[in-house]
Amino acid sequence: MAKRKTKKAPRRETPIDLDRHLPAQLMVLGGTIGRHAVREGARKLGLDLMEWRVIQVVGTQGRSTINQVADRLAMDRGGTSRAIARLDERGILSRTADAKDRRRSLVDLTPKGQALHDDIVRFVRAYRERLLRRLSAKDRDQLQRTMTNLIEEAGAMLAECWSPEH
Amino acid sequence: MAKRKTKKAPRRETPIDLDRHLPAQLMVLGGTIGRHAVREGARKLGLDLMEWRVIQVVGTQGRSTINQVADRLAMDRGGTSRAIARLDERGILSRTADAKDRRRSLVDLTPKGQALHDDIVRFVRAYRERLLRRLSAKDRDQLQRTMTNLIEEAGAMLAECWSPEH
DNA sequence: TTTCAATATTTCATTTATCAGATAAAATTG
DNA sequence: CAATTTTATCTGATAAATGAAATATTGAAA
Repeated sequence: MAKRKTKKAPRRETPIDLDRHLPAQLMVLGGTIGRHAVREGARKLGLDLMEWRVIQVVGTQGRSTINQVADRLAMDRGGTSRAIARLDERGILSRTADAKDRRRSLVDLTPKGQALHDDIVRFVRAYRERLLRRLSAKDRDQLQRTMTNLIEEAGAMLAECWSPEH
Repeated sequence: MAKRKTKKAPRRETPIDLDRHLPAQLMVLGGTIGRHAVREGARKLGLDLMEWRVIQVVGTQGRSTINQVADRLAMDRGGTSRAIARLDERGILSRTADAKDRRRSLVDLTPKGQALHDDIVRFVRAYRERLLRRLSAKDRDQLQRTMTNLIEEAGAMLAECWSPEH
């Protein structure tokens, strides 16, 4: 006989209700918001999503290293590096070598970049309003606080799974 | 004179606190969860993220058309079509032409696919637990309800911006 | 029925994202 | 101080996501 059929009864796992499964909800909504940002926002300013994010981060945090930029929004470092190179070429930001640590380069927005940042901020504020308009102020607050916790937790999980193997 | 400098005072927009800005938070967390799913889950089963999602949807909803699969998790239809073609070739799911409407093909999991689905469900349950372990049951409930509302809202926004132009 | 618009799926071209080195400058250790 | 490790950045190959046709089929309207 080729195989026992009685062994290891493959008892079905009860499926997941994807509409009420938080990780799925977060992936779906995060992805949708990203697509919105590209199609309605970034593209109209001649930017891709990575560039759009870089400008936001530098506009918000001020002079930053490339790693600081990448880490703030959990972006790939290689990609961030390239996005910054493009924005530099286009005169949207400037890079200065750090005298204290010559591995680093420090990134600032040029006036052109600041103008773009202002456009982005306006878009982003309006967008948030549109997205959240149905929620009470209380719900928004609660949601935002919970998200802060979860992001921290996700960071810890990434750290965990990088110590054993990587 | 080249340009007036007094006109159009470029008053700085006050920057955004990205750590407390919900759209940014959602993008960051959604992206991180997706990367987790790929690195810790899908890849170990020989799947990419699109395939992983397809199996979840079909495992949960049962026999579905390709559009139903794509729509449930807001995936690209082209990508979904290809993912399904690959899974079909590998014997993970099967496709049947719909007799009532020959444009459609109906997708089911094979036993091999059901086994994969079970693995995915186990991973996903454990992952959610790990991610949410610090939240009270009340917070989880609240969060999940709020997310349901927001996803609906995001759908409405997508619909809006598709009627005028597209 | 013929024609036209809508739907489901597929395919293709292109852009983005991701990962794994490579390089170079600190920081640390013996 | 030499040797080693860590950190910051960059680059290139590869994989994945996206958007715009192309195809086939259905349903509706004239």
